[in-house]
Amino acid sequence: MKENKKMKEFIKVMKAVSDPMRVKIVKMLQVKMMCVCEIQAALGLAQSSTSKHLKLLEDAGFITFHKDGLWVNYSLVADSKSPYVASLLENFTHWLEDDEDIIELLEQLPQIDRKIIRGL
Amino acid sequence: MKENKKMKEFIKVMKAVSDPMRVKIVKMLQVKMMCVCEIQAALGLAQSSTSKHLKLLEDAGFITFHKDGLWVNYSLVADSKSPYVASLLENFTHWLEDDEDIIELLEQLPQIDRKIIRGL
DNA sequence: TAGCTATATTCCGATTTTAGAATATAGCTA
DNA sequence: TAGCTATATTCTAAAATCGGAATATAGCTA
Repeated sequence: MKENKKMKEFIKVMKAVSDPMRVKIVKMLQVKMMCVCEIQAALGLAQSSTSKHLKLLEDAGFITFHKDGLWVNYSLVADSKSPYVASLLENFTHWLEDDEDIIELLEQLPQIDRKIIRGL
Repeated sequence: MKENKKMKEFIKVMKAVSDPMRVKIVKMLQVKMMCVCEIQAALGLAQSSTSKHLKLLEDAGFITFHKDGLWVNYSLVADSKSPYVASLLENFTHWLEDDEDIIELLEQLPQIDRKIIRGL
C-alpha cells in the first residue's frame, strides 16, 4: 500500500493557499488575531463557510486557535514545522501587498471588531 | 468591474502546483528537458491528460516549450517574471527530494528516452 | 499529394471543491 | 436548570477538476 506522505502533505498545503478566501484569511491573521465572527464579517461569507476554511487552514498547518469562552481566536502558527508552510508564510509578508482586494481588506481591518459586530 | 489580477494570478500559480502529477512534471524538468511522450511514459498517464497538465503549467508560467519537428520539448522557464513561480521553482530544488515517489521517478528518468519509447 | 506520427483539443463521466441553509454542540449566564 | 450565543458539522446543490477515449491538427516523409 503506497502512502506518499510527503507528497500528500505538500499537496494539502498548496491546496490550502489555492483559494482566495483562505489567502485573505492568512493575510488578515498576519495583521492581528481574529475570532470566527470577525473573519466572517471581513470576508462577507456565511458562518459555516468561514468555519470550514479555517478548519482546512488549520489541518494544513497554517493556523491555530485559542478558545476564550465562546469565542475562538485564530492566529498564524508561530513557527511551522512544515518547510512548505514556513516558506509560504514568510513570503506572505510581502506577496499580494499590492493586490487591490487585499489592500482594501486590510484597510478596513481596524473597524472589524467583535464588539461592533455583535453590537456590544 | 473588479478584476483582481494579482490574486487571480497567484491562485493560478498555486493551483498549478496543487496536483501530484504536475509537481512530478516540475521535478522531472528540473533534471532534464523532455518531450510529451517521455513525460507521459514517466507518469503513466494518458496522452491527453499529460498534454493538459503541460498546458496548465505553461499558463501558470512554470514551463515553456520548444518545437523540434513533430516533437515538443518542454523545459522549466529560465527565470520567471512571476515572484510566485520564481520562489516555488527555487524551493523545488530541495522540496520533495525525500519523497518516495519522487525518488523512484527520478531514478528511472535516465531510462526514459523517446527513442526507446518509440522503438527507434 | 498521401499517409503517418507527435501533440493538442474536445467530449464526457467521476470526483472534488465551494457555498449556504439547517442543525448540532459547547460554554456562557440568568 | 433553561436559554442564549459563538462556532462546528451536516446536507445539498452548483461549479471546478481530473482522467481517458475520441478526434483534430501540425508537420514530417515516401
